[in-house]
Amino acid sequence: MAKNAAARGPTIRDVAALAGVHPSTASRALDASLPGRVAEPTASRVRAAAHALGYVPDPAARSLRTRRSGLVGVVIPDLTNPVLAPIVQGVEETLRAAGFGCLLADTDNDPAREASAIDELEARRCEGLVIATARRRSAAVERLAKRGPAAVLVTRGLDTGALPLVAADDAQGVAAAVRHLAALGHRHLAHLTGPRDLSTTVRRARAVRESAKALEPPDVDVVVHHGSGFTIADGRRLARALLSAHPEVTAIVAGNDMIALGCLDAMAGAGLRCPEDVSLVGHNDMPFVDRLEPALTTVAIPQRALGVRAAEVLLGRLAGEAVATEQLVLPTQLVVRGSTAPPPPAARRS
Amino acid sequence: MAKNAAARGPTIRDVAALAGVHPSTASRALDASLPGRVAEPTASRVRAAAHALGYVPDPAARSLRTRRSGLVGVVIPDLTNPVLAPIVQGVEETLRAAGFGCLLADTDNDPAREASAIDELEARRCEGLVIATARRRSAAVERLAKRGPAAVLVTRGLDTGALPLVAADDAQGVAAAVRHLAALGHRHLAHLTGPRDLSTTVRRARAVRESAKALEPPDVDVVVHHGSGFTIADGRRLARALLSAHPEVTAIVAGNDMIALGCLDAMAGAGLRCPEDVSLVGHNDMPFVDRLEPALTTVAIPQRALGVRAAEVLLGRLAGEAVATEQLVLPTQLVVRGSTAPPPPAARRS
DNA sequence: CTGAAAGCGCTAACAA
DNA sequence: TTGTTAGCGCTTTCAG
Repeated sequence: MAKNAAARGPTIRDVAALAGVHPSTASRALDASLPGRVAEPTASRVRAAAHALGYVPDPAARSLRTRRSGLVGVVIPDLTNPVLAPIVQGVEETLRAAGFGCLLADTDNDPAREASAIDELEARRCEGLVIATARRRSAAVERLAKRGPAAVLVTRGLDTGALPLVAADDAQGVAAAVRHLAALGHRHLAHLTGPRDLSTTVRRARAVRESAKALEPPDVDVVVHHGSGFTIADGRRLARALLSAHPEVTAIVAGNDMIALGCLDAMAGAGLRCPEDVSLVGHNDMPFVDRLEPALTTVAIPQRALGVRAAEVLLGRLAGEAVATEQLVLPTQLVVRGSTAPPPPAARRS
Repeated sequence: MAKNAAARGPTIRDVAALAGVHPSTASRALDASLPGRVAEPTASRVRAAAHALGYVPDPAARSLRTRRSGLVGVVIPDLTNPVLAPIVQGVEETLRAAGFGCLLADTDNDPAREASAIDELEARRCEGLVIATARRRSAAVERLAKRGPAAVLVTRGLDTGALPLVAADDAQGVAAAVRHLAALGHRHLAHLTGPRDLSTTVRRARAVRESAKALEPPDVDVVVHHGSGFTIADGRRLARALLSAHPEVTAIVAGNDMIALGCLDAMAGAGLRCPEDVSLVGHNDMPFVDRLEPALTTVAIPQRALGVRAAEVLLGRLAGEAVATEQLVLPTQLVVRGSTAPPPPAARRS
């Protein structure tokens, strides 16, 4: 016979009784944020009683009274993308240190699931939301600017800029990548992007184009192909089409590392070597891309710091800080490894 | 002036008023698990009212009354180990489908943080816990067998077997690896393990030894070195020491894929090629090890399924199913890739 | 500085 | 079938 109901723990009344005070006094004594509201001898008696009984306040009762749940929702597109792990770690660690619990929701890159995840998290009365899934326009996310729990976006922002965003300086990183390739002698670049409805895609695509134009002399051309996802399969598809349509291209700037992995597949499938025939640059420097063959040259983003800062911005809002919609930009860095090299002496076209 | 308090949503009283019934009737009407407790016309009026107002029940109030939080805690050792991502996904997806929220806690492989994470999760009144961090003996985890929320372990079990465990059939997978290496002609194997206080370590180590002994003829010897963690750095250290102390070894069975990655580093550092000089087998088949150079031969575990089954076992317990302490074992499979080959013709000893 | 009283929003017993 | 009542455990006025 399973005793299903959890054994009830001691309540504040038990603590108060043991300390010989009124429950409300016990409550005050245990509230660290109100020092001096209770005489010290009394307070320490209460603390001793609480400790002796192993008292743990009931969050439901407290939450019902205070209207605060101590919960934050974290909405992510796909946990198996390794770049997310350090970000989530940073978020979780920072939030936990501040006394918040992290409710995780993986949307599997599905906008419908994003919307329902946000609804659910809101139904659970999360005080705040960290959202890593935002598309440039998304009713579900945009609504949070007007109504609902405080929200902070990571990496992916809204076109309206209506919500605070903590993102990496992709433009700078991508520009460095373009200059790196141009310096190696590449004159025909391609940029294979993720979905156009993500801010990261447009930021990076614009940076590729503009940094190519800004070269001295401006003799590097760029072909941009847009993909429909940030997956290896998307990268494979894109690269396959690109390589056959544009044999003049000798270097690819991938929208992220997953797409870059797909590019490697497509190159191998087309009998092209990386970097001898085609150079490749990724984006994110996600774990393990330094161990590929060839080791991937990529734009490193401060993964953990993104998570930490996003959590901090959220905590600031929850603490009632000024409601300025911040757009925080963290530095990136081009990490040159083995996947970039000078172009082959002759054009690839056979 | 920030309006900090969340705008109060409609309550069940609002719904009841709009539907012209008593709050308790409205509550019953909205409780799907009690069909027929309310006349259909009344019930549909209540539902309409709830819908019209956008009523969402307050989980704190409900939880206070029902003693159920709808929360499950998920305790993991290190999110950046890619093998955990699919497991957590499986857990989260299954739990969410059953209406539970997932509170994530990353312990960073620290037993003290495991203990405090469990305490915190319990303080938040989680109804259940999925624990992927258990060591063979751990007061914090063992206590859950007696007192506290229902708990299910994944991958790592307790020596006492006091809690249900969902794990992969490591023994079978490792035995297949040993037979594979023996068939290739290896006679001197090494096994580099994770920490000895993890059940996975002892399971795999025993399997390596026993399957070597069981070979016909039993002419393969095994040297086992124990490490202190499941990280790349641990693998590097272990392999470095092994390779210099045991030049006769031509094949390594790594405790997991992270250790295997460290082995690759150490081999490269020692001027040994994989697989020409030393063969290598990993464990877990975590994402991306198929893309290394060489592609890693490894024991694949059903990652996502482990998470799904663990969640299902937990849900079963929460539903009051028989309290049998189940030890669920899911099949593994040796995936042969490029890191294993016949040993070099002459012994490595120079 | 401490006690009394009330009530957060919900649902489970009980009554009608 | 529906309404009445009560109370989950906590904190927060308001009195004293």
